[in-house]
Amino acid sequence: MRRIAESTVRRLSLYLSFLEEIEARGVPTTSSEDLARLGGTTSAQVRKDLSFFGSFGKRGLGYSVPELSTRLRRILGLGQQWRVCIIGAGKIGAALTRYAGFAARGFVVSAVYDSDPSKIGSRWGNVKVRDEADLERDIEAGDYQIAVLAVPADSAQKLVDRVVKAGIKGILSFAPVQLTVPSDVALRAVNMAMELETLTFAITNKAD
Amino acid sequence: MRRIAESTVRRLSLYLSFLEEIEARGVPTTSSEDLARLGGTTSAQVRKDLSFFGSFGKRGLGYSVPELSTRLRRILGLGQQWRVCIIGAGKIGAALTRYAGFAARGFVVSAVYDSDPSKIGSRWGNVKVRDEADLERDIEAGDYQIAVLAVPADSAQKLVDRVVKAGIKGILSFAPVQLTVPSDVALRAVNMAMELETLTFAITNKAD
DNA sequence: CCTAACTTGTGAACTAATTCACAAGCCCCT
DNA sequence: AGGGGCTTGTGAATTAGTTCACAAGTTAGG
Repeated sequence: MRRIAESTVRRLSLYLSFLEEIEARGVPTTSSEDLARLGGTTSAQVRKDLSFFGSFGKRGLGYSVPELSTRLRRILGLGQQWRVCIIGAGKIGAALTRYAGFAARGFVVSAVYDSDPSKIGSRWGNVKVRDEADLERDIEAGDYQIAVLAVPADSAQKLVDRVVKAGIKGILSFAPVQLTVPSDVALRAVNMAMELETLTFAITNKAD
Repeated sequence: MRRIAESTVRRLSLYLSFLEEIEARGVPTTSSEDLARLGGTTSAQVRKDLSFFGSFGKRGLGYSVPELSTRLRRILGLGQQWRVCIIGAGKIGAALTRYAGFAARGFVVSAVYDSDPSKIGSRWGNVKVRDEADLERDIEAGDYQIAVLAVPADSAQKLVDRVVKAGIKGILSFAPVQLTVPSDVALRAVNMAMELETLTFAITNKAD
């Protein structure tokens, strides 16, 4: 498969969320124009995005909502349950652990790890806080495919290296640092400072 | 000023974080090559990014670390304190309110808003939970320039419309929906589902 | 004062992403 | 069965973003 742009994948995820809304309203078909309007893009963009993966519509008619959403779910890899662990039992880790949005999309959070002995062993809802020292063992046992990192900047790269070595293939980081991973590991980083600074840049420089 | 690509702004924010580290180590000068290595990009990219805003280095020598970081701070609009409110006193709102990273970058979180009467009036650290009904009044009084949205999907657009009408110029959203704002308002949205799905896509489709 | 070793700043070349524009296919109506 | 009205899928054109490559400064050393 030709390399797909990240912006394309993000839009596919967006289209899928629209399809789920449309499906919930019981509407059977939709068009590239509908999806474009909802997503703030153009119908040509929607069709081009889909065209990388095949031909899912009917000319003159549009797309079958259930069919297209099934296809998109498969393309995005959502056909399976994904087991996720959260690393870091601080404020952000706590919020993520209890975040209902995960389950709604097929992501199962089954543990939180921390190195603080006063936190290890406690229960958050039905999720247990485990000892960070056991991380490798649990990953190697196949407990998780994805790790969500919610730790301070200075320990983030060390933990990335550890989970990568243990076999994790996907990492979502909330640590405010630049991280590096081998090319066969997928990494997404949400950096709050960066988000806020693109905002302040836009506010400061608008109408130039 | 020519329109600056968002990717450029994000990298500037990254360069600034590197400069702060370098400055903390007491190193007086740096080069586009150094910044590129830290940021996983190329030196030509660094120089091009900076060139949109002026000429900050000395040929043969590189960049003065304090000078370049001052310039970047000004470019990014970090010369002033930014007053921020969090909307939504749920798990994510709580984590954001106490997130130390904000203050470190000159962002002051002075209030959290919620509509739940059982939360209104309580204190989180030195931040008070206020009545969401007072949002417009406080924004109009100039209490905040930026709103951080941590509310459920179905109330997010309504709140965006309210804060925009009251005069907010920058919004950072964590709600899992597509939002629309007028063109003079800056919006950044962090959508967890989207981040996770780009991960699962990458894991599922790797080595094709 | 001249040369060697560097590093910036920037047009030009290249690569990637988006938008255009239209032939082809499909449905409905008469 | 044929025409009109839609909408897809996709090459071609355009626009945006990145990388190349090198002249022009700068410093250090002799």
